[in-house]
Amino acid sequence: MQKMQVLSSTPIFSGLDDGELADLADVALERSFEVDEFIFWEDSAPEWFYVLAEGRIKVIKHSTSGKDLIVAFFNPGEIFGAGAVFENKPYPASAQVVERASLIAFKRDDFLRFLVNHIQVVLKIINILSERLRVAQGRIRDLAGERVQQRLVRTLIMLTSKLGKTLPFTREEIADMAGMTTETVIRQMSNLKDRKIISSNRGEITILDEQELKLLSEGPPQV
Amino acid sequence: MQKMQVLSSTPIFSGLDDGELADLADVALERSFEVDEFIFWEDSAPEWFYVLAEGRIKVIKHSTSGKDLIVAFFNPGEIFGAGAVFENKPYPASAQVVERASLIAFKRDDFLRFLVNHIQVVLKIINILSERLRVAQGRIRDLAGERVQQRLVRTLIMLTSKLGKTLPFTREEIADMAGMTTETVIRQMSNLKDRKIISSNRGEITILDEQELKLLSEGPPQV
DNA sequence: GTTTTTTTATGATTTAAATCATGGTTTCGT
DNA sequence: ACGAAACCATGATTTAAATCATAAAAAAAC
Repeated sequence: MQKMQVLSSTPIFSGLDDGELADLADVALERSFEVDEFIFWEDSAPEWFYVLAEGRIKVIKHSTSGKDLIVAFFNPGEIFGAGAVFENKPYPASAQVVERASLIAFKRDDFLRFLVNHIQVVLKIINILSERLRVAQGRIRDLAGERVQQRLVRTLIMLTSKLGKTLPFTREEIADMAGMTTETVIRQMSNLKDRKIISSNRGEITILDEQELKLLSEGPPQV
Repeated sequence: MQKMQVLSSTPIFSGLDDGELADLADVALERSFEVDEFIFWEDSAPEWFYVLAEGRIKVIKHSTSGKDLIVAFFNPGEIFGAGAVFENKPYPASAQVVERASLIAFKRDDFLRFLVNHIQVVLKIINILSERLRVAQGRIRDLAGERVQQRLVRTLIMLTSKLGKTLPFTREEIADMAGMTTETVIRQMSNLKDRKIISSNRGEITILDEQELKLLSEGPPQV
């Protein structure tokens, strides 16, 4: 059965034996979404916990002022919706498909029932949440204190660490991630291009000098 | 034994029976810290997991540019250090005492050993981490998009929800939490005082009109 | 194959908030 | 009790980034 194949290659379920995987597969649903479709909306009820099998999705937090912020990108093997499902509180953000996605979905109750008997999985989830909290707090500091160049550079580094040196994003998307305007991103990126730190085509950014990028992300550039 | 008394009244350990509490108490240490002392520093090894028994502590993220940011405040009954202990990665922030604090401390290994046999406790920790992640993502959006007045107002609301209507903070501390300068906080607070939304003494802020504060936090004030 | 939309680009202007500066109180340390 | 430090306040100036405006090239739509 294909669901089992996907589940067994998902990090949080690695270590489960065939019987356990079969139990999981029993309560798992496969769902597919097209590009730009929303998997769930911010503030809706946390009915499902998801594992991304194929494709890519982004997580967006809407704001009253209309400027949405991309808070995360997920790749195959990653989970989302866990926090909301545990807390039984509305999803804290929306999930939207970037590349045609196929997901494994678990009904909240089914998943919680499975977890109480599988502490290794729970411990893995704690690890994932801890890591996300760590990243989130880092971003809080960056957004609160740093200048746009540093914010942009850190965003690029964060993305590179997840996706490699070629980033499939427009300047507008980067702006939504770094919390700045598109024009400012364009200007800053032009500067980085002039300095041969990045190169870019339409909708694609390539990191040329990661070393230099990391330098910029740390030290104040004027020193 | 006093440790057991404290442990039994800690939310994450509620529901444990006396035997389990005794097991926990066996591996727990009591530690006290004076005002301004650091319990741990950002980037140091995660040796301890803490439960705050008495006092108050703040969690600070240092930044290369010198502008530190207060990412959280903890009250008695709250836990901290959990993420770092689980991940076995350096503490992501520093913890500093605000009011003389007494803590229950667990050695990393002892605590993890206890957890693998107590899934209810693990599930409670997941809830706490999920909630913190939710709050952190909210702050990310606020810091990225909103104007200082809205950032300040949301910071005050967040603090009020944890501490009540009287907040024991200086304008400088508020500035470090909201990611703005002290002068800007002073000006904004003077404005809020003029409008009878808050009142304040030295080092103390009182919320007078929570309704109005919430209004400011949502709608753009110029509409 | 032409029109429309999206993406990148760049210049001019405005503005919110930081920075710089100074002063008055209150609290703390000794 | 006294001076030093911390806290609150306000004014003047600067500046980083947003906003407004325009345009060219690439891609998508028809």
